[in-house]
Amino acid sequence: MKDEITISELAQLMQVSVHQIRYFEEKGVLHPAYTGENQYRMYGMDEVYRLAHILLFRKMGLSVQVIKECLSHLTAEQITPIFRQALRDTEAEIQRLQDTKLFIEKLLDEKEQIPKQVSQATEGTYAIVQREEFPLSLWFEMQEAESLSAKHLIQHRNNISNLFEADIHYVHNDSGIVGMYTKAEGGQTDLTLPSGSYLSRTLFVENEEGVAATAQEFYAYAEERGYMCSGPLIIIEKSYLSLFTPDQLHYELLSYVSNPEVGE
DNA sequence: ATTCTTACA
DNA sequence: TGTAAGTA
Repeated sequence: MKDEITISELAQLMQVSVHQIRYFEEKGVLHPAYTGENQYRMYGMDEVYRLAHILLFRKMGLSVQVIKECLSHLTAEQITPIFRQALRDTEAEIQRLQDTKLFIEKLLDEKEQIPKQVSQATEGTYAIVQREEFPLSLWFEMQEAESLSAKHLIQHRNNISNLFEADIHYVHNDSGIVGMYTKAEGGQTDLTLPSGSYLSRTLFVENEEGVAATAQEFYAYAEERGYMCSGPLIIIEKSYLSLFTPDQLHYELLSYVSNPEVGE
């Protein structure tokens, strides 16, 4: 009895699929010790070590092509920068995963703001909220009469990355222009929302149509209660909340209030 | 029963 | 990468 093992045994031993071992062979990085007359691939200790090394390379994110070169003609000095790059790539991946984690946490946190009753959704939920100073960076501007279109997105595609993970701030100024802002994170700040009291109304609607109308309601409500609203109307769109409720859009209407105490 | 090759999503 | 068919 020979000391060599079959491909499925090697696969079990190294915790990989048989297919993957054959794939490495096709790419020229791992060949059997020999093949029997039944065409079965047979592997010995040399191949076990070699496969172990291949899997370590792969764990570091190297392509099979690069692994092949490392294992054949590259010297230690040539391999070192490759590993340094693998280190940087791995750090970037960790960062990406941490960002994803933060996003999921934010999602679960903000889920609590979704109204559970339909009546609550149509009424909207008014509240006076305290907000910290909030820096915004401008994405682009459009006419108030316009609605956000795919054309807009493609025209300004370079200015924003993970668009629909962000809170999109529609800032309405007096001259019929709407500025589209996102939170300024390290980048330049174009507009800062002052800290203080804001009248807030969360909205939970079927379509975009109703939002403009509720802006009127918003100010009517404020006037009724005697709130002095100043500064622009800010509508925050949280499109990612639709992950919970696919057929509804989530908005928060905000305006700075200079006399929050009248409502008490 | 296991592996091999090839094709395909 | 995984899965499936048809062989040896």
